[in-house]
Amino acid sequence: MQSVSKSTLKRLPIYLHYLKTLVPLDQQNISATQISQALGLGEVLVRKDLASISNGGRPKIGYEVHALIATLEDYLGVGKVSKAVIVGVGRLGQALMMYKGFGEFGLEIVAGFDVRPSPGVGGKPVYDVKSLSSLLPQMGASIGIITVPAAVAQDVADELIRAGVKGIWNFSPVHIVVPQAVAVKNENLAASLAVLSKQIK
Amino acid sequence: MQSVSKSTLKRLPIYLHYLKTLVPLDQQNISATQISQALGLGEVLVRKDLASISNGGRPKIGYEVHALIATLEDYLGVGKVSKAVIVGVGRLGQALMMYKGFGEFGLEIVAGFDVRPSPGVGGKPVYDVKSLSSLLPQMGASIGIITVPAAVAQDVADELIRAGVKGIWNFSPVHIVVPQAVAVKNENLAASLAVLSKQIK
DNA sequence: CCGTATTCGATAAAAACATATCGATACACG
DNA sequence: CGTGTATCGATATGTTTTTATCGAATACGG
Repeated sequence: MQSVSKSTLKRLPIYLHYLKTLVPLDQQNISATQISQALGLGEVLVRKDLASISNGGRPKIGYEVHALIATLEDYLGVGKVSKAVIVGVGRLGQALMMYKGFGEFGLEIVAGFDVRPSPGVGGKPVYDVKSLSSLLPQMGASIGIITVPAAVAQDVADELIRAGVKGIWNFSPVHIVVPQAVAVKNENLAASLAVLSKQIK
Repeated sequence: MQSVSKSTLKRLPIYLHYLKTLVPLDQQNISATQISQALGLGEVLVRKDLASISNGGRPKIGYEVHALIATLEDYLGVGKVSKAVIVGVGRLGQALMMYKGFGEFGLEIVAGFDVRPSPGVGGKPVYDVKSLSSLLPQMGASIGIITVPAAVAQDVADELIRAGVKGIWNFSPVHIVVPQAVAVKNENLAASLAVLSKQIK
Protein backbone atom coordinates (compact mmCIF):
# COMPACT_ATOMS: atom_id res chain seq x y z
CA MET A 1 0.00 0.00 0.00
CA GLN A 2 2.65 2.52 -0.92
CA SER A 3 2.27 5.48 -3.20
CA VAL A 4 0.92 4.93 -6.68
CA SER A 5 2.80 6.23 -9.68
CA LYS A 6 1.11 8.14 -12.43
CA SER A 7 1.56 5.42 -14.99
CA THR A 8 0.20 2.82 -12.61
CA LEU A 9 -2.78 5.04 -12.01
CA LYS A 10 -3.48 5.07 -15.72
CA ARG A 11 -3.74 1.30 -15.73
CA LEU A 12 -5.91 0.83 -12.68
CA PRO A 13 -9.15 1.69 -14.46
CA ILE A 14 -8.24 -0.81 -17.14
CA TYR A 15 -7.79 -3.53 -14.58
CA LEU A 16 -11.05 -2.58 -12.97
CA HIS A 17 -12.93 -2.77 -16.22
CA TYR A 18 -11.40 -6.09 -17.09
CA LEU A 19 -12.19 -7.56 -13.71
CA LYS A 20 -15.79 -6.56 -14.09
CA THR A 21 -16.05 -8.64 -17.22
CA LEU A 22 -15.13 -11.67 -15.12
CA VAL A 23 -17.95 -11.30 -12.66
CA PRO A 24 -20.65 -12.77 -14.92
CA LEU A 25 -18.41 -15.75 -15.55
CA ASP A 26 -18.45 -16.66 -11.87
CA GLN A 27 -14.69 -16.72 -11.71
CA GLN A 28 -13.70 -16.41 -8.09
CA ASN A 29 -9.98 -15.90 -8.43
CA ILE A 30 -7.59 -14.43 -10.95
CA SER A 31 -3.84 -14.56 -11.30
CA ALA A 32 -1.62 -11.69 -12.32
CA THR A 33 -0.41 -13.91 -15.15
CA GLN A 34 -3.91 -14.21 -16.52
CA ILE A 35 -4.54 -10.48 -16.33
CA SER A 36 -1.27 -9.68 -18.03
CA GLN A 37 -2.06 -11.97 -20.93
CA ALA A 38 -5.56 -10.65 -21.39
CA LEU A 39 -4.42 -7.04 -21.42
CA GLY A 40 -1.10 -7.49 -23.19
CA LEU A 41 1.01 -6.15 -20.34
CA GLY A 42 4.04 -7.50 -18.56
CA GLU A 43 3.31 -10.04 -15.89
CA VAL A 44 5.51 -8.38 -13.31
CA LEU A 45 4.08 -5.00 -14.09
CA VAL A 46 0.59 -6.16 -13.28
CA ARG A 47 1.73 -7.70 -10.04
CA LYS A 48 3.51 -4.54 -9.05
CA ASP A 49 0.51 -2.39 -9.86
CA LEU A 50 -1.80 -4.58 -7.85
CA ALA A 51 0.63 -4.74 -4.96
CA SER A 52 0.52 -0.98 -4.66
CA ILE A 53 -3.18 -0.90 -3.84
CA SER A 54 -4.35 -4.35 -2.80
CA ASN A 55 -3.44 -6.34 0.23
CA GLY A 56 -2.06 -9.24 -1.65
CA GLY A 57 -2.94 -12.36 -3.50
CA ARG A 58 -2.34 -15.95 -2.60
CA PRO A 59 0.20 -18.19 -4.28
CA LYS A 60 -1.24 -20.80 -6.61
CA ILE A 61 -4.64 -19.08 -6.36
CA GLY A 62 -4.22 -15.47 -7.33
CA TYR A 63 -6.36 -12.55 -6.27
CA GLU A 64 -9.94 -12.73 -5.16
CA VAL A 65 -11.93 -11.05 -7.90
CA HIS A 66 -14.60 -9.38 -5.83
CA ALA A 67 -12.22 -8.12 -3.20
CA LEU A 68 -9.96 -6.68 -5.86
CA ILE A 69 -12.81 -4.91 -7.58
CA ALA A 70 -13.91 -3.44 -4.30
CA THR A 71 -10.39 -2.24 -3.54
CA LEU A 72 -10.00 -0.66 -6.96
CA GLU A 73 -13.36 1.05 -6.79
CA ASP A 74 -12.58 2.35 -3.38
CA TYR A 75 -9.20 3.65 -4.43
CA LEU A 76 -10.45 5.26 -7.61
CA GLY A 77 -13.25 6.87 -5.70
CA VAL A 78 -16.11 5.23 -7.54
CA GLY A 79 -19.21 6.12 -5.62
CA LYS A 80 -17.87 9.47 -4.55
CA VAL A 81 -19.25 11.10 -7.66
CA SER A 82 -17.51 14.17 -9.05
CA LYS A 83 -19.59 16.65 -10.94
CA ALA A 84 -18.42 18.23 -14.16
CA VAL A 85 -19.54 20.80 -16.67
CA ILE A 86 -18.74 20.93 -20.35
CA VAL A 87 -17.84 24.19 -22.03
CA GLY A 88 -18.32 24.08 -25.76
CA VAL A 89 -21.26 21.98 -26.81
CA GLY A 90 -20.28 21.28 -30.38
CA ARG A 91 -20.14 17.81 -31.81
CA LEU A 92 -17.47 16.62 -29.46
CA GLY A 93 -19.05 18.25 -26.44
CA GLN A 94 -22.39 16.68 -27.30
CA ALA A 95 -20.79 13.30 -27.65
CA LEU A 96 -19.28 13.54 -24.21
CA MET A 97 -22.54 14.71 -22.70
CA MET A 98 -24.27 11.67 -24.11
CA TYR A 99 -21.52 9.21 -23.32
CA LYS A 100 -22.60 6.61 -20.79
CA GLY A 101 -19.24 5.26 -19.71
CA PHE A 102 -18.22 7.97 -17.28
CA GLY A 103 -20.59 6.94 -14.56
CA GLU A 104 -18.62 3.76 -14.11
CA PHE A 105 -15.71 5.84 -12.90
CA GLY A 106 -17.61 8.31 -10.84
CA LEU A 107 -18.18 11.29 -13.09
CA GLU A 108 -21.46 13.03 -13.58
CA ILE A 109 -21.83 15.70 -16.19
CA VAL A 110 -24.38 18.10 -14.83
CA ALA A 111 -24.58 20.78 -17.50
CA GLY A 112 -23.13 22.32 -20.60
CA PHE A 113 -22.20 25.86 -21.53
CA ASP A 114 -22.03 27.29 -25.01
CA VAL A 115 -22.28 30.55 -26.87
CA ARG A 116 -25.47 29.12 -28.29
CA PRO A 117 -27.63 27.83 -25.44
CA SER A 118 -30.02 25.03 -26.25
CA PRO A 119 -32.92 23.43 -24.42
CA GLY A 120 -30.80 20.43 -23.54
CA VAL A 121 -28.59 17.61 -24.67
CA GLY A 122 -29.07 14.16 -23.25
CA GLY A 123 -31.44 15.50 -20.64
CA LYS A 124 -28.91 18.05 -19.39
CA PRO A 125 -29.29 21.79 -19.75
CA VAL A 126 -27.01 23.92 -21.90
CA TYR A 127 -26.61 27.44 -20.60
CA ASP A 128 -25.13 30.55 -22.09
CA VAL A 129 -21.41 30.63 -21.51
CA LYS A 130 -21.77 34.18 -20.20
CA SER A 131 -23.52 32.85 -17.13
CA LEU A 132 -20.77 30.40 -16.31
CA SER A 133 -19.28 32.26 -13.39
CA SER A 134 -22.65 32.90 -11.82
CA LEU A 135 -24.11 29.43 -12.24
CA LEU A 136 -21.13 27.21 -11.66
CA PRO A 137 -20.63 27.68 -7.92
CA GLN A 138 -24.15 26.56 -7.03
CA MET A 139 -23.77 23.47 -9.21
CA GLY A 140 -20.91 22.18 -7.13
CA ALA A 141 -18.94 21.03 -10.14
CA SER A 142 -15.26 20.42 -9.52
CA ILE A 143 -14.24 19.52 -13.06
CA GLY A 144 -14.44 21.56 -16.23
CA ILE A 145 -14.30 19.91 -19.62
CA ILE A 146 -13.10 22.12 -22.44
CA THR A 147 -14.30 21.34 -25.95
CA VAL A 148 -14.09 24.77 -27.49
CA PRO A 149 -11.97 25.90 -30.43
CA ALA A 150 -8.28 26.43 -29.74
CA ALA A 151 -8.49 30.20 -29.91
CA VAL A 152 -10.63 30.56 -26.81
CA ALA A 153 -9.48 27.54 -24.82
CA GLN A 154 -7.20 29.48 -22.52
CA ASP A 155 -9.85 32.08 -21.81
CA VAL A 156 -12.36 29.41 -20.92
CA ALA A 157 -9.83 27.69 -18.68
CA ASP A 158 -9.13 30.93 -16.84
CA GLU A 159 -12.80 31.49 -16.29
CA LEU A 160 -13.37 27.96 -15.07
CA ILE A 161 -10.57 28.32 -12.57
CA ARG A 162 -11.91 31.63 -11.38
CA ALA A 163 -15.25 29.95 -10.87
CA GLY A 164 -13.57 27.41 -8.66
CA VAL A 165 -13.01 24.17 -10.55
CA LYS A 166 -10.25 21.91 -9.27
CA GLY A 167 -9.52 20.06 -12.47
CA ILE A 168 -9.65 20.66 -16.19
CA TRP A 169 -10.00 18.11 -18.94
CA ASN A 170 -8.84 19.80 -22.09
CA PHE A 171 -9.85 18.50 -25.51
CA SER A 172 -8.71 21.50 -27.47
CA PRO A 173 -5.47 21.14 -29.40
CA VAL A 174 -3.59 23.74 -27.37
CA HIS A 175 -1.69 23.41 -24.16
CA ILE A 176 -3.31 25.25 -21.29
CA VAL A 177 -1.43 27.08 -18.58
CA VAL A 178 -2.89 26.85 -15.10
CA PRO A 179 -1.91 27.48 -11.49
CA GLN A 180 -0.28 24.58 -9.72
CA ALA A 181 -3.29 23.95 -7.54
CA VAL A 182 -5.38 22.98 -10.56
CA ALA A 183 -5.01 19.61 -12.25
CA VAL A 184 -5.04 19.44 -16.03
CA LYS A 185 -5.32 16.52 -18.37
CA ASN A 186 -4.71 17.31 -21.99
CA GLU A 187 -6.44 15.06 -24.46
CA ASN A 188 -4.98 16.21 -27.72
CA LEU A 189 -6.64 13.93 -30.24
CA ALA A 190 -4.72 15.29 -33.19
CA ALA A 191 -1.45 14.58 -31.40
CA SER A 192 -2.46 11.04 -30.56
CA LEU A 193 -3.28 10.52 -34.14
CA ALA A 194 0.07 11.76 -35.30
CA VAL A 195 1.76 9.22 -33.08
CA LEU A 196 -0.29 6.47 -34.59
CA SER A 197 0.35 7.61 -38.14
CA LYS A 198 4.05 7.69 -37.48
CA GLN A 199 4.07 4.18 -36.06
CA ILE A 200 2.54 2.93 -39.24
CA LYS A 201 5.23 4.76 -41.17
CA MET B 1 18.69 13.88 -36.55
CA GLN B 2 18.82 10.82 -34.37
CA SER B 3 15.98 8.57 -33.35
CA VAL B 4 12.92 10.10 -31.80
CA SER B 5 11.54 8.80 -28.54
CA LYS B 6 7.88 8.10 -28.09
CA SER B 7 7.33 10.92 -25.66
CA THR B 8 9.07 13.34 -27.98
CA LEU B 9 6.83 12.18 -30.78
CA LYS B 10 3.81 13.05 -28.70
CA ARG B 11 5.01 16.61 -28.37
CA LEU B 12 5.93 17.27 -31.99
CA PRO B 13 2.36 17.87 -33.13
CA ILE B 14 1.96 20.33 -30.29
CA TYR B 15 5.00 22.26 -31.44
CA LEU B 16 3.72 22.21 -34.97
CA HIS B 17 0.36 23.57 -33.98
CA TYR B 18 1.92 26.30 -31.89
CA LEU B 19 4.30 27.32 -34.66
CA LYS B 20 1.42 27.68 -37.05
CA THR B 21 -0.16 30.22 -34.78
CA LEU B 22 2.96 32.35 -35.23
CA VAL B 23 2.78 32.53 -39.00
CA PRO B 24 0.07 35.20 -39.16
CA LEU B 25 2.11 37.30 -36.76
CA ASP B 26 4.97 37.49 -39.23
CA GLN B 27 7.44 36.29 -36.66
CA GLN B 28 10.48 35.03 -38.52
CA ASN B 29 12.38 33.35 -35.72
CA ILE B 30 11.53 31.63 -32.48
CA SER B 31 13.64 30.57 -29.55
CA ALA B 32 13.31 27.35 -27.63
CA THR B 33 12.84 29.47 -24.53
CA GLN B 34 9.83 31.15 -26.02
CA ILE B 35 8.27 27.88 -27.06
CA SER B 36 8.84 26.33 -23.67
CA GLN B 37 7.13 29.20 -21.92
CA ALA B 38 4.16 29.24 -24.25
CA LEU B 39 3.56 25.52 -23.85
CA GLY B 40 4.57 25.14 -20.23
CA LEU B 41 7.40 22.69 -20.87
CA GLY B 42 11.01 22.62 -19.79
CA GLU B 43 13.28 24.78 -21.88
CA VAL B 44 15.88 22.09 -22.33
CA LEU B 45 13.25 19.56 -23.20
CA VAL B 46 12.04 21.65 -26.10
CA ARG B 47 15.56 22.13 -27.35
CA LYS B 48 16.26 18.45 -27.17
CA ASP B 49 13.06 17.59 -29.00
CA LEU B 50 13.80 20.03 -31.77
CA ALA B 51 17.38 18.88 -32.03
CA SER B 52 16.19 15.37 -32.79
CA ILE B 53 14.43 16.41 -35.98
CA SER B 54 15.67 19.79 -37.11
CA ASN B 55 19.08 20.82 -38.30
CA GLY B 56 19.64 23.35 -35.64
CA GLY B 57 18.91 26.86 -34.58
CA ARG B 58 21.21 29.78 -34.23
CA PRO B 59 22.34 31.27 -30.93
CA LYS B 60 20.74 34.58 -30.07
CA ILE B 61 18.30 34.09 -32.92
CA GLY B 62 16.52 30.81 -32.44
CA TYR B 63 14.91 28.66 -35.08
CA GLU B 64 13.54 29.86 -38.36
CA VAL B 65 9.79 29.44 -38.08
CA HIS B 66 8.96 28.43 -41.63
CA ALA B 67 11.82 26.00 -41.92
CA LEU B 68 10.87 24.39 -38.64
CA ILE B 69 7.26 24.02 -39.69
CA ALA B 70 8.33 22.44 -42.94
CA THR B 71 10.62 20.02 -41.13
CA LEU B 72 7.91 19.02 -38.67
CA GLU B 73 5.33 18.56 -41.37
CA ASP B 74 7.71 16.49 -43.37
CA TYR B 75 8.62 14.33 -40.42
CA LEU B 76 5.04 13.82 -39.29
CA GLY B 77 4.04 12.98 -42.81
CA VAL B 78 1.57 15.79 -43.29
CA GLY B 79 0.72 15.87 -46.93
CA LYS B 80 0.96 12.13 -47.27
CA VAL B 81 -2.66 11.80 -46.26
CA SER B 82 -3.72 8.62 -44.51
CA LYS B 83 -7.25 7.47 -44.99
CA ALA B 84 -9.33 6.14 -42.15
CA VAL B 85 -12.73 4.62 -41.55
CA ILE B 86 -14.80 4.80 -38.39
CA VAL B 87 -16.60 1.75 -37.10
CA GLY B 88 -19.42 2.64 -34.76
CA VAL B 89 -21.20 5.82 -35.72
CA GLY B 90 -22.77 6.64 -32.39
CA ARG B 91 -22.36 9.98 -30.70
CA LEU B 92 -18.63 9.72 -30.38
CA GLY B 93 -18.16 8.35 -33.87
CA GLN B 94 -20.24 11.16 -35.30
CA ALA B 95 -18.22 13.73 -33.43
CA LEU B 96 -15.01 12.37 -34.86
CA MET B 97 -16.45 12.28 -38.36
CA MET B 98 -17.36 15.94 -38.10
CA TYR B 99 -14.17 17.03 -36.41
CA LYS B 100 -12.15 19.40 -38.56
CA GLY B 101 -8.79 19.19 -36.82
CA PHE B 102 -7.52 15.93 -38.27
CA GLY B 103 -6.75 17.26 -41.69
CA GLU B 104 -4.03 19.40 -40.20
CA PHE B 105 -2.14 16.24 -39.33
CA GLY B 106 -2.80 14.30 -42.45
CA LEU B 107 -5.81 12.18 -41.67
CA GLU B 108 -8.85 11.93 -43.86
CA ILE B 109 -11.89 10.05 -42.67
CA VAL B 110 -13.47 8.58 -45.76
CA ALA B 111 -16.43 6.65 -44.41
CA GLY B 112 -18.22 5.20 -41.44
CA PHE B 113 -19.62 1.79 -40.70
CA ASP B 114 -22.43 0.98 -38.32
CA VAL B 115 -25.08 -1.61 -37.69
CA ARG B 116 -27.50 1.10 -38.64
CA PRO B 117 -26.43 2.64 -41.95
CA SER B 118 -27.44 6.21 -42.59
CA PRO B 119 -27.38 8.48 -45.62
CA GLY B 120 -24.34 10.27 -44.33
CA VAL B 121 -22.65 12.21 -41.57
CA GLY B 122 -20.69 15.32 -42.40
CA GLY B 123 -20.90 14.54 -46.09
CA LYS B 124 -19.41 11.09 -45.61
CA PRO B 125 -21.30 7.87 -46.21
CA VAL B 126 -22.16 5.41 -43.44
CA TYR B 127 -22.32 1.84 -44.63
CA ASP B 128 -23.60 -1.32 -43.04
CA VAL B 129 -20.91 -2.88 -40.89
CA LYS B 130 -21.57 -6.19 -42.62
CA SER B 131 -20.04 -4.84 -45.79
CA LEU B 132 -16.85 -3.75 -44.10
CA SER B 133 -14.61 -6.48 -45.44
CA SER B 134 -15.86 -6.07 -48.98
CA LEU B 135 -15.75 -2.27 -49.15
CA LEU B 136 -12.68 -1.45 -47.16
CA PRO B 137 -9.98 -2.68 -49.55
CA GLN B 138 -11.13 -0.50 -52.41
CA MET B 139 -11.22 2.55 -50.13
CA GLY B 140 -7.52 2.31 -49.48
CA ALA B 141 -7.94 3.11 -45.79
CA SER B 142 -4.99 2.19 -43.60
CA ILE B 143 -6.44 3.23 -40.26
CA GLY B 144 -9.52 1.95 -38.47
CA ILE B 145 -11.14 3.96 -35.72
CA ILE B 146 -13.16 1.96 -33.22
CA THR B 147 -16.01 3.68 -31.44
CA VAL B 148 -18.23 0.70 -30.75
CA PRO B 149 -19.33 -0.65 -27.37
CA ALA B 150 -16.76 -2.60 -25.41
CA ALA B 151 -18.43 -5.93 -26.01
CA VAL B 152 -17.75 -5.98 -29.74
CA ALA B 153 -14.56 -3.96 -29.90
CA GLN B 154 -12.26 -6.95 -30.23
CA ASP B 155 -14.41 -8.46 -32.98
CA VAL B 156 -14.36 -5.24 -34.93
CA ALA B 157 -10.61 -4.97 -34.52
CA ASP B 158 -10.13 -8.49 -35.83
CA GLU B 159 -12.25 -7.72 -38.83
CA LEU B 160 -10.43 -4.48 -39.56
CA ILE B 161 -7.12 -6.26 -39.44
CA ARG B 162 -8.37 -8.99 -41.70
CA ALA B 163 -9.46 -6.29 -44.13
CA GLY B 164 -5.95 -4.93 -44.15
CA VAL B 165 -5.69 -1.88 -41.91
CA LYS B 166 -2.24 -1.06 -40.57
CA GLY B 167 -3.29 0.89 -37.51
CA ILE B 168 -6.15 1.00 -35.06
CA TRP B 169 -7.31 3.89 -32.95
CA ASN B 170 -9.37 2.44 -30.19
CA PHE B 171 -11.85 4.55 -28.26
CA SER B 172 -13.64 1.69 -26.58
CA PRO B 173 -12.80 1.14 -22.93
CA VAL B 174 -11.21 -2.27 -23.46
CA HIS B 175 -7.70 -3.19 -24.35
CA ILE B 176 -7.42 -4.72 -27.79
CA VAL B 177 -5.07 -7.53 -28.68
CA VAL B 178 -3.49 -7.36 -32.14
CA PRO B 179 -0.64 -8.89 -34.11
CA GLN B 180 2.67 -7.12 -33.80
CA ALA B 181 2.51 -5.78 -37.32
CA VAL B 182 -0.49 -3.63 -36.47
CA ALA B 183 -0.15 -0.42 -34.49
CA VAL B 184 -2.71 0.36 -31.82
CA LYS B 185 -3.39 3.52 -29.88
CA ASN B 186 -5.82 3.13 -27.04
CA GLU B 187 -7.73 6.23 -26.12
CA ASN B 188 -9.52 5.16 -23.01
CA LEU B 189 -11.45 8.26 -22.02
CA ALA B 190 -12.81 6.77 -18.86
CA ALA B 191 -9.31 5.92 -17.72
CA SER B 192 -8.01 9.40 -18.45
CA LEU B 193 -10.81 10.74 -16.41
CA ALA B 194 -10.01 8.53 -13.48
CA VAL B 195 -6.49 9.88 -13.45
CA LEU B 196 -7.78 13.41 -13.35
CA SER B 197 -10.28 12.66 -10.60
CA LYS B 198 -7.59 11.10 -8.51
CA GLN B 199 -5.27 14.05 -8.92
CA ILE B 200 -7.94 16.29 -7.53
CA LYS B 201 -8.35 13.86 -4.61
C1' DC C 1 2.15 -36.84 4.20
C1' DC C 2 5.54 -35.26 0.86
C1' DG C 3 7.16 -33.54 -3.62
C1' DT C 4 6.07 -30.49 -7.46
C1' DA C 5 4.25 -26.85 -10.04
C1' DT C 6 2.40 -22.43 -9.79
C1' DT C 7 2.16 -17.89 -8.25
C1' DC C 8 3.29 -14.19 -5.29
C1' DG C 9 6.42 -10.46 -3.47
C1' DA C 10 10.74 -8.22 -3.09
C1' DT C 11 15.13 -6.83 -4.65
C1' DA C 12 18.11 -5.65 -8.33
C1' DA C 13 19.20 -4.27 -12.93
C1' DA C 14 18.08 -1.82 -17.13
C1' DA C 15 15.91 1.46 -19.87
C1' DA C 16 13.52 5.58 -20.78
C1' DC C 17 12.80 10.14 -19.65
C1' DA C 18 13.40 14.69 -17.64
C1' DT C 19 16.31 18.20 -15.57
C1' DA C 20 20.60 20.56 -14.61
C1' DT C 21 25.03 22.45 -15.90
C1' DC C 22 28.54 24.35 -18.93
C1' DG C 23 31.10 25.92 -22.78
C1' DA C 24 30.50 27.84 -27.50
C1' DT C 25 28.53 30.94 -30.75
C1' DA C 26 26.54 34.99 -32.76
C1' DC C 27 24.39 39.24 -32.59
C1' DA C 28 23.75 43.94 -30.09
C1' DC C 29 25.61 47.82 -28.28
C1' DG C 30 28.76 51.03 -26.86
C1' DC D 1 36.53 46.55 -32.14
C1' DG D 2 35.76 44.56 -27.68
C1' DT D 3 32.33 43.26 -24.13
C1' DG D 4 27.88 41.51 -22.73
C1' DT D 5 23.93 38.75 -23.28
C1' DA D 6 20.87 35.55 -25.18
C1' DT D 7 20.59 31.11 -27.00
C1' DC D 8 22.17 26.80 -28.78
C1' DG D 9 24.16 22.01 -28.28
C1' DA D 10 26.32 18.57 -25.61
C1' DT D 11 27.37 16.14 -21.53
C1' DA D 12 26.15 14.72 -17.04
C1' DT D 13 23.06 13.79 -13.32
C1' DG D 14 18.81 12.42 -11.23
C1' DT D 15 14.23 10.50 -11.47
C1' DT D 16 10.76 7.58 -13.00
C1' DT D 17 9.18 3.43 -15.13
C1' DT D 18 9.78 -1.09 -16.87
C1' DT D 19 11.87 -5.57 -17.05
C1' DA D 20 14.50 -9.37 -15.03
C1' DT D 21 15.76 -12.50 -11.32
C1' DC D 22 15.18 -15.13 -7.14
C1' DG D 23 13.43 -17.06 -2.98
C1' DA D 24 9.22 -18.19 -0.36
C1' DA D 25 4.63 -19.73 0.17
C1' DT D 26 0.77 -22.60 -0.91
C1' DA D 27 -2.43 -25.78 -3.05
C1' DC D 28 -2.70 -30.01 -5.52
C1' DG D 29 -1.46 -34.82 -7.00
C1' DG D 30 0.18 -38.96 -5.78
